[in-house]
Parts: sequence; structure tokens; C-alpha cells
Amino acid sequence: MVASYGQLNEWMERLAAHLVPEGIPLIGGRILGYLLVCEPDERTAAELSEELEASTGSVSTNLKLLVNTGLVQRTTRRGRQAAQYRLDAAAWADLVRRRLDAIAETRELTAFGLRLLSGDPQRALRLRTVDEFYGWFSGQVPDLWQHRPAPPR
Amino acid sequence: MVASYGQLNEWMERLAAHLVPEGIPLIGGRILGYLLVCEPDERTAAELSEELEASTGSVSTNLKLLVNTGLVQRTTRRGRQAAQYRLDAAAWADLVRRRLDAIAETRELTAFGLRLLSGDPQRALRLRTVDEFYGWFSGQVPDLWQHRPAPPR
DNA sequence: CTATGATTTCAGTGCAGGTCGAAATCGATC
DNA sequence: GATCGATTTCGACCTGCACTGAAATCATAG
Repeated sequence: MVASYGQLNEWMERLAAHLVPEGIPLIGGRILGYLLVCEPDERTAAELSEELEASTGSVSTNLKLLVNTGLVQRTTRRGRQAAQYRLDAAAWADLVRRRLDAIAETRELTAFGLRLLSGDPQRALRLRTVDEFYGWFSGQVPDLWQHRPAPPR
Repeated sequence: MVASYGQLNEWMERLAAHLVPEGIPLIGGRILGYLLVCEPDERTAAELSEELEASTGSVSTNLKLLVNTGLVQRTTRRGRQAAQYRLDAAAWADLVRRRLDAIAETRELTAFGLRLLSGDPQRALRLRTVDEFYGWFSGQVPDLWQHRPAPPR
């Protein structure tokens, strides 16, 4: 079954909305959705601006963001003044990994707080519970990634 | 070694700043930090407003948020018109769990998109890669939690 | 070197969210 | 039921962010 444009557009919009709380602006999410399913798999900034009905400025800003996070690759070819942007599907794992690392980082804070309270074990009880949880979690993240099936090249 | 007030205040501020990108407003983070280490472990909204130098309105709003997410428990006692707020250290794990679930939910979107492209396997290649990653990840989350050491009561 | 088309920069606009503080509401005591 | 303190509600303000569109910049082609 071949999807209608309307269905795909609606899907892209849902994806973009889902990514907003993850820190990716709406237009950035639209770009990702589009690059995820467009054929062929490369587009110039101008094309994206046209097809997503977004200003060239926004597309430029968001492409820079996406390239920085590694989700999109920018390639230039001699003889073409326009750069081509292509989605790097394997980079989504890194995105998630960074998110987990950010959560695990809380451990540093709880551990530091515990040190400040080292003279008062009773008072440190609540913080100790939280610290133990983050200690466990931050230990799990690397293991989790180690057993991850290799992404396709 | 007993921490000075200044050190603890600084630590609370760092914690609050760390929680902002996680979706917890600054004052909410300050409340969490304070309730994490204060002695005794309960405070009224008025006390929090006083000690954190935040308006009563902000404290009210943020306490409601924290109670909703389960991080703080509100208890009332007959004979006391002021409600007491206490931190629930065990609830931090739920907070993280919800975060992981939100990430894992992306799978729903990738799977749905793949269905839309089911007539065009070539075009679905990138999306398939992403979907496979989220498929793996969303499967890992429940396992991870299952092996979690029991939190103290 | 000039022209053309693409990209980036940047000032301006709009919007959403956080905070404040005053007023209204609530709960308990007398 | 009146009072007193605590809490919530609500409008106002402020800040930061996303987006736009025009101008400046850049890269290639002629």
C-alpha cells in the first residue's frame, strides 16, 4: 500500500511535534521527517525551504543545528554551488545516548551533595536514596550500549 | 565534614539549573533541592517561600507540579491548617522511567511511518534503520527496570 | 570581473512559559 | 459567624526562543 502525500505529511507533523520536547524545534523536526522519507534522499536547503514552506532563515538555522548534532550530513560537490543535506539514520542512536548520559549526569550532583552532608548521615538519608538510584542507572547505561546490535553501515 | 550553608545553597542552585532542561522550572528545582536536605524533612509552602525567597504564588504553582509528578508528597494533619510537603526520594526513579518511556515511544511513530511506506521498501531504508534502533531500545527499557535493585522503603 | 543563485546573518515580531504580588479563597480556631 | 493565617488564583510583566524576511555574503558559471 502506497501512502498518500497527506498521510505522510500528517506523519511528519506528528514526528516533529514529538521531537519538540526533546529539544528539536518544530522546523528542525519537519526537516528530519522529510529527509527520512524523501526520494531521492538528498535535498538542498532551498528545496527544503520550498517544500516545507519554511523561511530560508529557519531552514538554515535548523540545518546547522541538525548537522551539529550529527543527524544530518552536509555534502558539497564541486560544480554544484548548492550543498546537499542527507539524513544519517545511524546517528539517532547517538541522540538517544546523549539523552541517557544527561540523565546519568545527575549522579555527579547527588554524589557531590552527599559529600557536603558527610558529617550528618541522618540528614543525608533522602539524598542517599536518590544517589543510589542514579548510581545504579549511570552504571547501566554503558552496559546497555555495549550489547546493542551493530547498526547497518 | 559539615557543609556550610553557602556550599549547600550553591549546590541546590546547581541542581535546580540541571533540572531546568528536564522540564522542571527553576523554583521547582530549588524546592526539590531544599526538601532533599532540610532538617526536619517537612516544610509548609509558606516556609519554602520564605527560605527560598520565592513568591507564594510561584511556590504554590511549583508545589502542585511536583506533587503531580510524584516527587513531593503533600500531607495534612488535623489541627494544622498548613499542609506539610515532604520529598519522596523513591519517586525519582519514576521520573527517569517516564523519561525513558517518552524516548521509547518514538518507536510508535517510526513503526507507523514504515507502514505508510510499506509499498516502497527502497524508500523506507532510512526509516527502517531508525525504527530498528528504537525497536531495540523500547525492548530494553522494561528489562532494565526489572533488574533494578529494590528501592528502600 | 560580473552575474546568478544559494546560503547565512541579523534585526524585528510573536508567542509561550515562568515569576511576581495582590486579591480572593480556604481552613481552622475562638 | 468572625478572625487570622495559609494557600490558591489570576492578571501583569518579563524573558527567551522560534520564526520570518530582507540584506549581506558566498560560490560558481559565464
